[in-house]
Amino acid sequence: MLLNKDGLTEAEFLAQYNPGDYKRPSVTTDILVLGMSAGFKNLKILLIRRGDHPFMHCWALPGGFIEDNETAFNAAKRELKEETGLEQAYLDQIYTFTKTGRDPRMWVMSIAYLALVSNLEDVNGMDDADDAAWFDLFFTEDKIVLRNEEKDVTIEYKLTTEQFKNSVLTYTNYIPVLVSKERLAFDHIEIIIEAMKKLRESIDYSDNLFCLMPAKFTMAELRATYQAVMNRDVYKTTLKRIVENKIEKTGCLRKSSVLNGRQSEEFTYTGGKQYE
Amino acid sequence: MLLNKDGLTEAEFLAQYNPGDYKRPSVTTDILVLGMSAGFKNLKILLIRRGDHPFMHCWALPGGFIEDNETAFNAAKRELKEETGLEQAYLDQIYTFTKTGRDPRMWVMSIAYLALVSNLEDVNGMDDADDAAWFDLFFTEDKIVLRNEEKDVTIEYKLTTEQFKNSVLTYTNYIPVLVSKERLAFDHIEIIIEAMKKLRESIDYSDNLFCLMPAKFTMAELRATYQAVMNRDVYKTTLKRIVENKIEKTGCLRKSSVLNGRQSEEFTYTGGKQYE
DNA sequence: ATAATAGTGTCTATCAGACATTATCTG
DNA sequence: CAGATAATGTCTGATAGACACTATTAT
Repeated sequence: MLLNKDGLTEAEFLAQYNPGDYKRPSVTTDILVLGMSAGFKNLKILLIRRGDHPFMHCWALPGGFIEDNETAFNAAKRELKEETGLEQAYLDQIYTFTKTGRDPRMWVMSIAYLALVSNLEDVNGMDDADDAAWFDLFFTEDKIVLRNEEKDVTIEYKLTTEQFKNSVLTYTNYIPVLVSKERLAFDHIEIIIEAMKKLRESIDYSDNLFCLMPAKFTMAELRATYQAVMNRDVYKTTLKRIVENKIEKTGCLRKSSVLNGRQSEEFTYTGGKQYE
Repeated sequence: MLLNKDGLTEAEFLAQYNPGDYKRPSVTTDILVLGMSAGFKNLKILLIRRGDHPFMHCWALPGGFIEDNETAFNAAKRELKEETGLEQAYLDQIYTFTKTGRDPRMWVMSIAYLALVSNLEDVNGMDDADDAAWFDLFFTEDKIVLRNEEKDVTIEYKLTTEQFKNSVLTYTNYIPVLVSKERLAFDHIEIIIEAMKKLRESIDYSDNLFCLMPAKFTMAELRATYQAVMNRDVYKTTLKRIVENKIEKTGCLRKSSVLNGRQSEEFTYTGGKQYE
């Protein structure tokens, strides 16, 4: 039996253990929920409008406190369902934000998640949100724009860059600068930047793209989605080669766009060969 | 002046705000510190030996609690210095571990960091550690072995895989199974798996590799480091092409290995062209 | 027919991988 | 010189990018 310096076994140690009253942070999850607009025109991001201070009436990412006996993943899943009703979403941990003062109330860390959904369900604000809505998201080289036509809300940040030294390496980080009258709550713009960076980096060697697609899709729709995520064109031949062993024809033909033109073949995602 | 439903301004709201007494997790950072062995034979990982319960006398990753008014990054930096004396290390956030029960004492989350160092300084245990040492690290397809010859300690986990479904995607996760008599404390083996996965994924499109190198190095040394990290061979022509616009000759010649053979050119990392 | 879009063929430049050859060092 | 290692040259197969051409639909 292993005894520590006080002569206690592990069981005895745990029985007498006092966690102490030192300060602990509150920990939340914030979720970047992305989907494609109808017609596959652009990315959509889900925002809620805060009903109370701080950042009252500012738009924010959905999220909330992690409860005792709950993993961050399950908390994100629960919040997503509670705040938006979404149940079938891809969820991936992005980064944990710990900057002091990021919440004016108290010490709060946030574990950021990326959620990808294949259809934009109707949402409405609950809990401490007085509204919820899908915003068009445009993330280009030099700016991020979030826009909801219906509510006539535009949130825009200009992007500048900053060099950051980490040991011998020098990174280039984006620095967002608010341009519009409206702003996002807390440091949520930084969460968007990090999540989009990770999504874009992983798109070619993961199958994340398909999480944004409905069960059946055409190559034109897939290509529009790729281009919306990456903010750059891709040749249809190139995209076809990337995905060709991951998709299968359904056998159906249908139109991709609202305009003229030949009908598209319909595909489903098959997950490709499993390597063993 | 914006008033909330209780008629309070933001300043008033913050002045009267009560954070409440709901349960908060303790948050630590755990750091995977990697360096190359003398002679560039294999990766080395820094472990400390726990001096008290829980997991008393088990080897563990260095780390500790994040203090109030401190970012996770700074906590990792501070812990690294306190526990090992290392000051110049590359530090990158890997993943936040939140599984309930991962610490038998209480609710603890851990923000895992990867630290890469270019030389293995002498280390000794402090605080709640009764020892500290560099271990050889071997991470192959089917097992992870941590070994310290001098202390005759071997920690070994067999790796099996498990399919994990996330929305339409199916991932393959590693499941470690303890094989040796000794084990790592807590879920630290999972931190090693995640950190090594991320390091390997990023090695070709980041300059992380150079964080493991001294200021001056030969191609043979760089190649040995690449191979130790990736656990696979790389042709010297291939590696040369990858790094050729990131390094510069110092003009000196010296031997890479202890054996016979031609002398090597010495290089330094220049960071390559900065794209504008 | 014409405009628009879908699907396929193919050329090319690039690059990773594989290996051969030459250069330089030790003993 | 033999053995070992370093540095470089070059062939090949795979692939991303660019574009042309054919097919199918609506008006």
